[in-house]
Amino acid sequence: MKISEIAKGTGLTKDTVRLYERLGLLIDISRPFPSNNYKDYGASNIERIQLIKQLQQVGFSLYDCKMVLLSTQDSEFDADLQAIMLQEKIEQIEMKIKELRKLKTKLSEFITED
Amino acid sequence: MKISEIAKGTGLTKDTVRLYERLGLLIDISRPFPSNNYKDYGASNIERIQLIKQLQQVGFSLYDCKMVLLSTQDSEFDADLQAIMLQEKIEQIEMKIKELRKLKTKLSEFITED
DNA sequence: CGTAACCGCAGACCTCGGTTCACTCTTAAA
DNA sequence: TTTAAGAGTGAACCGAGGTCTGCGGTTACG
Repeated sequence: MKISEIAKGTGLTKDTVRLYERLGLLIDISRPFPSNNYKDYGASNIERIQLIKQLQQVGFSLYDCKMVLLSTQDSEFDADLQAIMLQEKIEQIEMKIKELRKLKTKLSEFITED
Repeated sequence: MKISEIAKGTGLTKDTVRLYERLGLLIDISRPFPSNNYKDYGASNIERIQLIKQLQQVGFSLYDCKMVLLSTQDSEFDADLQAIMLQEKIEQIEMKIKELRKLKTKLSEFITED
């Protein structure tokens, strides 16, 4: 896929796709044409970016995203280490859910108090 | 309370407390001593900062925090408007909870898949 | 053809949230 | 009394995440 297709398929700008590429968040990028220097972005990057957006939405950094991606799609670490890293993120997610529930209760009280 | 007491009571640095003050996130700050220019920070700011920290943790900006604070402790707007703003934030919180649940499922699948 | 739209790349720029610095003044403790 | 610790202020600085600009090359369409 061309960069513009990735951008279109994710809602990011092309610049942000390139930024994510530089930060090592994307995979499967090749330069298949000898006639030019256009890159080919594997379609799997769309799912990766969607995961990144989900994680960002709830307060995770791009570094966090990178770790999660390494623990899911990629296999640079052994399965045990990946499972540990994932478990850690899952616990962080559970804590955030708890925080959000507390916040919801807190804010709701301010409404009904009126 | 002195700024150092606010800092101690919240875990922020004094500089960050001053930043929040400049950004209009704090209230009830007076300068009660004619002999110096020390400020007195009302104790309610500790709860405000705790709310800010909770909101930040799950991806809300300081601007979001300010809006929430205006809708809870402060009364610069009328109750109806405050309720609307709060309701909006509550809906955002609910969406984040949903996102987090989806994320948790997604990550859990990667663990059990191995 | 031409020319508009696309690509890659480098570097400048921007906002946000926060920290550090330099300076002056005040308080507190030795 | 001297001196360290704490306070206020303004400005510079910082990293994260992203955007914009300018350049040279490529492709695609009228």
